Amino acid sequence: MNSSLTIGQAAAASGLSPDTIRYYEREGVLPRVPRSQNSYRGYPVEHVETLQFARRLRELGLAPAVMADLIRLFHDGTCREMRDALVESCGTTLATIRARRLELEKVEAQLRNVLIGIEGQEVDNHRISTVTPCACVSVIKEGS
Amino acid sequence: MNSSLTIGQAAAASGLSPDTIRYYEREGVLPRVPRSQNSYRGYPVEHVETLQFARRLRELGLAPAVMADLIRLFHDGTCREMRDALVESCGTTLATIRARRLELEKVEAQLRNVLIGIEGQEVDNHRISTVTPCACVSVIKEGS
DNA sequence: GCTTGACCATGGAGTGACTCCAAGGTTTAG
DNA sequence: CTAAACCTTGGAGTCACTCCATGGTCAAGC
Repeated sequence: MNSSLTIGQAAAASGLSPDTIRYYEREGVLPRVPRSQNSYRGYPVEHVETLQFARRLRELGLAPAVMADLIRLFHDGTCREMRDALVESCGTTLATIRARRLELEKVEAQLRNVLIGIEGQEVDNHRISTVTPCACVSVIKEGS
Repeated sequence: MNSSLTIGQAAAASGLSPDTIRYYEREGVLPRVPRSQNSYRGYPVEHVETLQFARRLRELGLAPAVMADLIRLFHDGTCREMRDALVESCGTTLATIRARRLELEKVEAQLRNVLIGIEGQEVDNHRISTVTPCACVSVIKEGS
């Protein structure tokens, strides 16, 4: 009877894969945990909260370096420090996500326009090279 | 006076970088162009259209393998073939972009909730470990 | 006690779509 | 003639994992 979990159990409990947990440990995102004499990592049950916190941060699109800072605060920091760090990093991430979403929206609209443009075109069996600018190509040539 | 462009000129004219053009050539996305005796690549002016077409396809989020097919049709294909290929690949891409956008929208909303949750919380100088679940942490613990 | 299969460890390679660099040759402007 | 700005190639670096090979450990069933 042992109160610590193997990496597989910790993975199942947190939603991260064993590979990812090992990767995060190597990179300093997660703290190192003690090894038992067979050199297996042993995760104290309290540590599962840390892993879940990490998974949540990853889901929110935070970069590993940022996760590392927040996880350190999770262990060492005050509530104020955590709040400030979260506001800062989540705010930054929110801005980039917003920018990415807007970009995707633009591309989505462009692709829809391309499809609409193509669908309405007459097409024939001519080689494109002989009729350039062919209608079905000109549709995709200019930004919209 | 020479009617073909160097890679740098072709890059400037198409909006792709020289590195990217060389990469696309290596990967078979773009056709190989003739070399002059100094082994410089020489891009006939007509080829600029191909490069612009490639850039446009990349902007639309199409993968290099898909670009390769479309660019081959651009040279060899009929209008019908091009239309069908565009409908197929743009449609597929549109679906993935839509899925990615929806995902980002969800994460964006979650992050906003996190920030709102944090802003409204009282914070103090206690270590998080002594007050877990601290308000500013609990905000980020569960999906919203 | 022995086998079988599921776990664990490590180090290193692979992914995609470029991007950057080093080392060397060429061309162009002053 | 020289210096800057090109060009060439091959190979390494990026990010955030993921997968693999090789080998040790463990629990269950016969």
